[in-house]
Amino acid sequence: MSKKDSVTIYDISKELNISAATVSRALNNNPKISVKTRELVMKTAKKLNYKQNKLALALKSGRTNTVGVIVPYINRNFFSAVIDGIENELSPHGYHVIICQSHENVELEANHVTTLLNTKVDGIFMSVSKSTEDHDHFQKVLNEKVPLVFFDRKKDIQGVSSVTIDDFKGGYLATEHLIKQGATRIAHFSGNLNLEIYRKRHDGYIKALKDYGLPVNEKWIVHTNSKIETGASAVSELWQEKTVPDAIFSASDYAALGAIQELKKLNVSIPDEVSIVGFSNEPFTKFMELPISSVDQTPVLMGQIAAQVFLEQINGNQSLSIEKKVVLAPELYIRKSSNKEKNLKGKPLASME
Amino acid sequence: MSKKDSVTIYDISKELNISAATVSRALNNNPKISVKTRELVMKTAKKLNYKQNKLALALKSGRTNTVGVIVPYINRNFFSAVIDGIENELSPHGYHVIICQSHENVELEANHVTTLLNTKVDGIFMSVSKSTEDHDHFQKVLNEKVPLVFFDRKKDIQGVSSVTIDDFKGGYLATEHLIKQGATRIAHFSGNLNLEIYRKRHDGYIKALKDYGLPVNEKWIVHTNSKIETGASAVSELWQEKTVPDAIFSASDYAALGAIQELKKLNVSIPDEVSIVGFSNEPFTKFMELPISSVDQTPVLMGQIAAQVFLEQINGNQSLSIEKKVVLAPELYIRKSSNKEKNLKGKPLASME
DNA sequence: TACTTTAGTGCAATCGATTACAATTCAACA
DNA sequence: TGTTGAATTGTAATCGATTGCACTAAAGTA
Repeated sequence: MSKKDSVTIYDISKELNISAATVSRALNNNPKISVKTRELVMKTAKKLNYKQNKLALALKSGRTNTVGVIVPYINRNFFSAVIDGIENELSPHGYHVIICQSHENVELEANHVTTLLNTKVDGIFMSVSKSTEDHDHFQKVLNEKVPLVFFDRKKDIQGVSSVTIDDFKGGYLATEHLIKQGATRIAHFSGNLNLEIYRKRHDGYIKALKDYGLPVNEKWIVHTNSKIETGASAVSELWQEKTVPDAIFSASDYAALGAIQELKKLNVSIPDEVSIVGFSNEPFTKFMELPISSVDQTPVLMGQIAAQVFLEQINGNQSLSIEKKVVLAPELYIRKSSNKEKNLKGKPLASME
Repeated sequence: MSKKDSVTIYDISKELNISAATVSRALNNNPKISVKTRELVMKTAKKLNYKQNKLALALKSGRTNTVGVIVPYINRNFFSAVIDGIENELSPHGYHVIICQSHENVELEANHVTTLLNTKVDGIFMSVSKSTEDHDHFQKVLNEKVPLVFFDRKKDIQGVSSVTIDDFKGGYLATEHLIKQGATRIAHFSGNLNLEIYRKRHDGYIKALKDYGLPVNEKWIVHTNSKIETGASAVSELWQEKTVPDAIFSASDYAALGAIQELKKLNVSIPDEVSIVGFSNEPFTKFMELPISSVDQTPVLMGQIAAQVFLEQINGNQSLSIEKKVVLAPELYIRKSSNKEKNLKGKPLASME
């Protein structure tokens, strides 16, 4: 009703007494149209303030130039940084990015997938929620032949590309760094081991210990989540024992922060008595008075790469379903919390190639 | 080409030997359709795995159930929190949210507006970029009769609703708090005074000083931006004078952090010699060893309210262009950096009604 | 029995742009 | 002058769903 005012190619065709087809071709620089007509059309289009209706185009072409991104929470540094990367990479190619939050809830996640498919997005990016076990909704995407790209948190599904970081290396790097700082009793604050990312960080930690001939002490592998409190309580429990760790590799920066706060209460000096490395390189880690060492996940790059993988898939031969698995190298940022030689400024000092 | 597989109402109509019109009506629970037919259609739709093509619907109805959000950077706590609020409020109503980044660039901003209009979004939310002086692209939105809602950073344009916080009150609250802590020489680190938000914070600061009979010292009003370094250098300059401030109200948390870092170098004790309050309540402020007092902008709420304003506008009488200006109350979080009685935990202790 | 309702469906236009195929124009050439 | 072919332009179908209007058949009324 209220949209009657928008100008269409028919308005232009009436104005010039030519057919809408000619107008369409002229606007699309079809070489079959004479220069004279083309210019006339262009001029008139400008005069009438014509804007191509992308909806009609999308219906006809089957491409919306829109992609969907599903993340647990957009309001989380890591995820918003990935979205940043995706948006910046895709925007110049004329794509719009629709964002959806799953709140770590499979059902919401599946709903979002459905509605995104109904709106005919050209691709879907997602980091699966923690509670996701079911693969039905992923299969739906594949059935519709819509490219699906996982980032960070993936599921192994045939035909689905993914971009992740090498969490194993991240865990290894962090642990190795602590060992090289002289630590021999390294505790690990782990996340939910059902999630691949946390399992791999854990495995990297174990591998480093073994490579350097250090024993694995199960008591020092504590399950925490990404909350400050869990890191603090983990420390207060560990420090009731006779033998205490001389380093902590935490799979979460928040748990690392909690650990630091608790250790200060216990008058344990950092990094001299205990060195600490976190994971994710959350912005706050470098702002602290005692800046926290952390493994960076290069989220912006991850988003960019994910976008590139999508573009390849879209532009490549549709028929063969490409399945690309990109694994990015994490970067360890060494800061005061684990650096006994106090001359470093938090630049990436190590990264395995 | 590859989309040949998707099921349409025509497939259902063929299957049942009825017309597509009947199928459409049945699916929409049109009472004119007999119960028998309706059930048959529903059953067949399910059997064939029919999904309504939102694109066709959008073209016909003129509504896409999609809104656009334009922010300077999505990867900024404040903005991603606002988007969180918008998404959570609108998602249950069936809306999708497209995000665009302006990178504080007017031209990019205007481009995004254009492409959003071309994709026929049902509404646009935006926080204008710093460099925006031009109002042409806003006018375009209004011409298309698409609801436009500004949040946080607004421009005064007739017919445009906005949701902001009372920056004046924020500045006043922060300054008043510092005064009540005993400060008499309060410096202000201001942002770009061309932006309304910074001007108002500044004005609130001035008003508080005057209300409490304190002199305004122009030398203590320093222009910084949201960078740590500018806060640090502001301090190092101010501290070269004979008389130094005994408190700082910074319009940016980052500048406040820089100030704190610099003051520590100068061995100035906080909050005893100098009290500090920042603005935005960035996550890091509460994680510091010396947690920083800050004015919270309630970004999630801001997003929710903005979404509600949009919904009212959409559902209300289209013909009269409602123009709603919502101003939210900021909340001062008092933390150690400005609290000389050391028994507070960072809960909102003050908020003007 | 003849006529009026009314419930239930179908026809065809519409939203705006694209495009295969047909039709027209016009210059070049025999 | 008639023919051919290239250059332009027009016609109409298509993408998928909705909806005003017309139509059929069954039920109700006189």
